[in-house]
Amino acid sequence: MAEEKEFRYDPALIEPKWQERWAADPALYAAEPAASGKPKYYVLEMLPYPSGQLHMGHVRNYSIGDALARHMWMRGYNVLHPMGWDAFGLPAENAALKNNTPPREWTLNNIAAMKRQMQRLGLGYDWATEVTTCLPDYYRWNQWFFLRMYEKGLVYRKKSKVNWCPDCATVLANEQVIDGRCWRHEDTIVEQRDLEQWFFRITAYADELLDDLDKLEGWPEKVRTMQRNWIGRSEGTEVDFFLEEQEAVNSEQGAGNREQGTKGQRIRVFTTRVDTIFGATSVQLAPQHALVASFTAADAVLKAQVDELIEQQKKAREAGDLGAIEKHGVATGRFALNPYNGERVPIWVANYILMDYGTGAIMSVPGHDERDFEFATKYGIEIRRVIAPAQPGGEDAALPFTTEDGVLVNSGEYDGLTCTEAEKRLQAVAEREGFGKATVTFRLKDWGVSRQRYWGTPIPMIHCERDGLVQVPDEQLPVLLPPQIEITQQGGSPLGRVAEFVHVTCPKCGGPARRETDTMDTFVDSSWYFYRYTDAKNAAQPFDPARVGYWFPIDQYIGGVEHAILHLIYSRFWTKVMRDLGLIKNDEPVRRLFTQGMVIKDGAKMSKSKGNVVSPDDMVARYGADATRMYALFAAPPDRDLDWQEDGVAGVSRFLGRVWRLVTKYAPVANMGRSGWSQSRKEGATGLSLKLLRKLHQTTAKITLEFEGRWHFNTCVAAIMELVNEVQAVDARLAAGEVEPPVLHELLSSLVLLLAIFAPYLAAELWEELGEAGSVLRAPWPVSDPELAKEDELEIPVQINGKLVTVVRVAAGAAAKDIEAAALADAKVQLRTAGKTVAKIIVVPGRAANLVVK
RNA sequence: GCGGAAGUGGUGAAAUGGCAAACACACUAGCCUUAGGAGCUAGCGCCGAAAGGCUUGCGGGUUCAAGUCCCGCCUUCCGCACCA
Repeated sequence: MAEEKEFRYDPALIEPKWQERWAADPALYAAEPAASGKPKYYVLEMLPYPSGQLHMGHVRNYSIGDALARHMWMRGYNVLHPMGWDAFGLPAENAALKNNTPPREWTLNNIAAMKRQMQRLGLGYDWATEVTTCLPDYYRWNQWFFLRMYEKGLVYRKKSKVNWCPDCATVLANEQVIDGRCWRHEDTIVEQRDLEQWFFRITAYADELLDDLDKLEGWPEKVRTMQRNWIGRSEGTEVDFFLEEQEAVNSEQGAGNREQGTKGQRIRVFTTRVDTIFGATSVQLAPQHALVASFTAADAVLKAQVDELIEQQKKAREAGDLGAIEKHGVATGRFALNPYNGERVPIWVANYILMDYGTGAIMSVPGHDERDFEFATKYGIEIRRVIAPAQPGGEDAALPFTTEDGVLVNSGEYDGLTCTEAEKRLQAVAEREGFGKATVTFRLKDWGVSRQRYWGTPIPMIHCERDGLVQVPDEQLPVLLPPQIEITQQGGSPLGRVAEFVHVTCPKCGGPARRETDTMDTFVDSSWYFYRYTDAKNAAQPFDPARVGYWFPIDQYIGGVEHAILHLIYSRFWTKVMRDLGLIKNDEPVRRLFTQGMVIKDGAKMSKSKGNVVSPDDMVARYGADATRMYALFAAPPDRDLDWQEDGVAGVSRFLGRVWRLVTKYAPVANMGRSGWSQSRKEGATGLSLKLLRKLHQTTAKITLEFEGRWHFNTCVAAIMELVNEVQAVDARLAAGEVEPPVLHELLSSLVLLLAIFAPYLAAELWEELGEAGSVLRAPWPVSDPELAKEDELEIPVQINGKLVTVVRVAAGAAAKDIEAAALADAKVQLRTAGKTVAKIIVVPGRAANLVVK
């Protein structure tokens, strides 16, 4: 019975139909030029890595962004809502090894598959601006930026200890090492290797990256805090302790000795508390400190002890709890001289000193530092008080006394100064005498971008025996990845094995030269992709500055908090570099950032190993895209974790079915009232009509408000459900014609408009059912009329001594005294106040009344 | 250890100092039959026959009024963690 079957909501019929129509109309989601005169709105979701399959985290991320984009379109904004592919990276090479498929082919196939999934979900992207980072028309600009940065001294090459992941067979940035393990291989311990590497000088922007965090008021405080911690700015002083001369040891290797002093070797330490220097009772070196090597060269026993300390650090690093390492140390038998008073203090090597922070050496002040105190107590090193609390009688304050609110004691001529005054004076002396200076240390390190991989952007440099490092000339860009390459597991750069890639003519001298064979970290790609969206086809420059000037900064960026430091700090850096290159005007790329919660199932993050992965394709096949997306928004507020329960998706699907039946049932009647309803609606509407219109306008107001502030879209969906429930509850009266066609029309068409941002397919179908010609997507967002939304009677809770007793009905605008009278007249109130004194009555008009009774 | 977020029915959650549990899920009972992953009606925090009482992790406080604000504690999750 085909006719009957029609009366069932069937997303499998509706959705593909509209998907086809939308695909045939690219202008639907296209951003307009600046000249459109509309206010602009740039909404962006983080681009995915094309693994081949969308997961529920993506579905949630894109459902949030799509609802926002649709809302802004309907509000009359010129919206840029793009999508692209973070398409370089190691998995493509692994897949090549496994399936013998070239990385390019594998990646492009995955992109096609995921794009189909996105289109099936009905996500409204402007595909004309699509960016695919592994294609030459994109990565040539990575190379172009690399060269501009090289010219500005922001790119350099140095041999350094690098993080090496044996599984990736490549180098990792510090940011990609988590608790001593690879960020992609949880079980793989990262090794340290010595390699020539390319670096971006992100530290040149450390101060600005830190300071500008204060401007990012639209960012979660959590993310800003994480970035602050990561940058780790610390003000202090570098001071040289003089190494006591000792004939027995040759002193030619003075690597700890940055400024060759006239009096022999020095040990430079970094401290934030130079005011405590008269309490320094030892100098502690990191086991890897260059000076240590010179001590152990002629002392096998000491060397063994130091190796043991290195081993302890390595183990702690692998265990991921460097902070919990038990402190061990060994005295070297050597001594250093305090530059301020010539005091002779022992030099130790300790496992709690890190070579990669500060200078790899400290002055140990056990009286005023917890860690030094613990160490000194264990090894019997002198603990001396040099700071007393500012208050009189403070000599009794227990050591270690670590606060800076104090005055110096036992510090010679500096006695009596406050810590702050002393620091300034001591720094001035150090600078004058040339044994130290005020300095700022960062935890942030320069960004190592070299990768010994194939599937990445080739670094556009040439090594010439005669001319040294030579830039690839701009007109030779892009340096293309050779298409045919054998991927193997052997170490070293795969590009190095492609002779026709490596052998090149030097652009300067024309002689034979070698191409650089490293490729760039894929975080380079994602550092500026969102600029390219504004001008994705530009073949002459990375983008037209005028377009960027119009669209930037991004109004709303949406993604997972896992990118809080990596991607989001690199992007900020790149923006500042582009600004200093004169390409853009904005200091920051993103005005507002939203970090969504994770999608979990059965209390755990979805993962193959736990077997709790829910496939978006399955959900769409069973319940449709609308129900899947709407559930992703309904089950929890967007910032919280979302527990995926399939029964909940089914529930949303049933709800959409109710909407479908309701609208299709009454559309013919509603359509009769399409025109005659604009002025004096309130006067025209009475009884049931007024009641339903009121609920409609309240719902519209509520949803509009959520988009403007709190973003609790789950309550928006709930509000639409309430509205539908209320209409459905009076189905019999509607059928009896109790509601005038113009009211019915406003009711149903507004319902469809509200639904359009969450369930676009169904909304499009029902919009057509209601006889509307244009796209529901471009229809104006309904406006809530405050007069219509207003209740004319209110229920006021009445409390006695703070306990709810009853509820009284009063007119909406009732004055305090009328509410008071109504409350006192209430039977339950009279019963409870009989024989007692009403001492006080508090009335908050429109809200509550409370009687204080004794 | 430091910093942040959270803790409410059987479950997901709602309540922006003013009726705790909206909206859903699950469940129970009934109806319907086009037997569907459908629809409709009613019930559903706890104790109680009812009247009524109790209830937002625990303990204090502010307030006429606290899930919401303040103080202390507990638990869970996240970030940082010998950073000198």
